Amino acid sequence: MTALTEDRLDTAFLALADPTRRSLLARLSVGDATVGELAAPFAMSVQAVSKHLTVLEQAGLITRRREAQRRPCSLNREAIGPLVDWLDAFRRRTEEKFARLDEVLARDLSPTTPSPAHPDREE
Amino acid sequence: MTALTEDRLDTAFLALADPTRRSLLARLSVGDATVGELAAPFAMSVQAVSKHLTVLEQAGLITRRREAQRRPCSLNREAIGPLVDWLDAFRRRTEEKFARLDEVLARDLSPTTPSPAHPDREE
DNA sequence: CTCGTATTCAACCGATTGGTTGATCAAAGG
DNA sequence: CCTTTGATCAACCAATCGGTTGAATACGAG
Repeated sequence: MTALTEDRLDTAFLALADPTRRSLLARLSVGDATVGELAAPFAMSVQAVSKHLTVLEQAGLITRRREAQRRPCSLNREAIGPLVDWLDAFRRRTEEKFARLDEVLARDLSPTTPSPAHPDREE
Repeated sequence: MTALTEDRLDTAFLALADPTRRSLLARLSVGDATVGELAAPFAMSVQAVSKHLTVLEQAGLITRRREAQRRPCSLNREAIGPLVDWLDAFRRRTEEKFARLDEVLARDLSPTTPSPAHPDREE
């Protein structure tokens, strides 16, 4: 299920790395909208917004369907989860690492002491 | 703290949007390393890796200190949290929206139901 | 002082990005 | 039919990206 390959991470994070695109996502989180509606608040051409939407679409974050001559976009909300999961897993991994390191340090630095287990941490 | 401005989101997500950089972060999550050590596994010049490290540093994801002629890098693990939070908050917002929409739909499609009185809210 | 090691700085290069404008396509409305 | 509306396609542009090589810097060891 959406295996979240390296390549998908690339495109997804790249898509999120632009304020215009994040703004578009925020707008879409409220509900579907056409390209024109999405472009209206921005001081840039409709074509530029359309390009941003293409980036978001290729990142799997939105989908565009056809409706008469309009092109309504909708948020692909199930695409966000895996990203959170990836980042969160990464964070947890680093924290686990530090927890283990703390153990080692505590044991290592006070061989005689019963080791109150908290040398001190984070700034 | 680390107010996580739009600009910080830009640089942070951009930093994460590259497989080499994610790989560097993964390596650093295991422990500090010098530029040379970090560059060794990659089929690219040390200079290129150094540039990637600069990107990561400016994104606030790592810090480089000086140690003789070496430049050990360490992961800035407290920088990850806010990113997870941002993404997770976004996800939660979209899901809430959908939950509310579900309510509306449920109420709308079954007019006989007592309709638990939800006038609708914000936006 | 000189040499080797670790790293960055500087210039360059091709590909991509984020924007523009103008033309084109598709559908609805006179 | 022709015109308007909504959106994309195509070409172009400057700026940035990800990489290269070569020179400069900083430090430790002879």
